[in-house]
Amino acid sequence: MQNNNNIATTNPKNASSISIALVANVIRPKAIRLKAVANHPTVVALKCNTSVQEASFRMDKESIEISEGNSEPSILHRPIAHVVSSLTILQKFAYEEHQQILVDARSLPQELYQVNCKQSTLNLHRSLSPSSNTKQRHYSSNYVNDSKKTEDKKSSDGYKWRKYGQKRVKKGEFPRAYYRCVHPACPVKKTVEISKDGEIAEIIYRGDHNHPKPSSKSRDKAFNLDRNGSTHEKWMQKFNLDGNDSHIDIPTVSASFITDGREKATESVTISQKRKNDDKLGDSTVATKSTAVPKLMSSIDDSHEANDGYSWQKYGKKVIKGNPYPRNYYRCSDGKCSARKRVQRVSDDPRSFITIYEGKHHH
DNA sequence: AGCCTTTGACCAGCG
DNA sequence: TCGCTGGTCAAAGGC
Repeated sequence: MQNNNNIATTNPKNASSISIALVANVIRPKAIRLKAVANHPTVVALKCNTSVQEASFRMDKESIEISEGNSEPSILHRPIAHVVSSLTILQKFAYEEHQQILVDARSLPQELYQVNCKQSTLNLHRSLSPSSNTKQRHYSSNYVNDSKKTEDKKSSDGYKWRKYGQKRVKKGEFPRAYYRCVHPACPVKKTVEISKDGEIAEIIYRGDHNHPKPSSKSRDKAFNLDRNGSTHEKWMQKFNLDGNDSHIDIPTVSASFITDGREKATESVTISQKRKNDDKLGDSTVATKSTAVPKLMSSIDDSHEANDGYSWQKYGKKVIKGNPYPRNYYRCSDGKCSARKRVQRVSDDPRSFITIYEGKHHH
């Protein structure tokens, strides 16, 4: 199978690069039918009229490959309908989100930019990981909520939709809701079938968007800059950041997300994983052994620095060149524990902290 | 006030 | 031509 498309993106600061090799010979369909059922996350079924293809996603260190799994011939025409598993679409969405974050992060200070890129890359890996099944449920519920909450208008596919009709079809079966893209002159429509239990039974997309996705500033907020916590939490749910990955190893480096002074989630990555990211992302000015995530709080004082569920003892302080705020060093107050952290205000935004965790709590 | 969803009516395609 | 089915319209009401 020859590469049909090669999309390589490199951000302007050389901090991260990721390439996608679209190996499958896919012609964009007029309609995409999205089934809510995906038994195996690594296998997707592509139905184009009567032909069936199986494709699998493989996530390598620096590339995502979609490779064909059987001998079906290439598609030589635009199919009328395109049936894929929801996970396929979600993986596509995850990659597009990742791309958008990289673009949006360009306007951030170098340090924040690198942190964002690093975290986004990690999230993308998670999103494409075969073990992450719960994302599907989350996305589904978002679609259900499309008609309930204005804030969910921009659904998980990144576009804004307006419902223009609903009808019960196939007597006794699921009601079908009709949406059109709210962007002026955009011809795209989607039809959503909702099962009895409120889950999405089927989503059918028609047409191609003739405009870019709406601004992802909200995603930016969700990732780092949100101060009310709600969208941040959605983000955390979206990427299933529950720290329960089976590949966690020791020693670990932790990155905590704190909003309004409360820890929302903590995730751990292995040093080897982190090195992979570091290799891809280049040297970070933040740390060489740690993953750092800025913490944003609405009204913070230094007492919040320790409000992460552990008791910390301050053991040092250092004035950093170019930053009016000193960096404080803490060690876990449990004498046997080797966990440490460094906390520093962001010079550009004194309400924000960058906290770097080292080591792991053993208690 | 403006945007949105709801819902019955209308229309087109098809057998 | 008729009836069925599915997609769209648009008025009304809600948020």
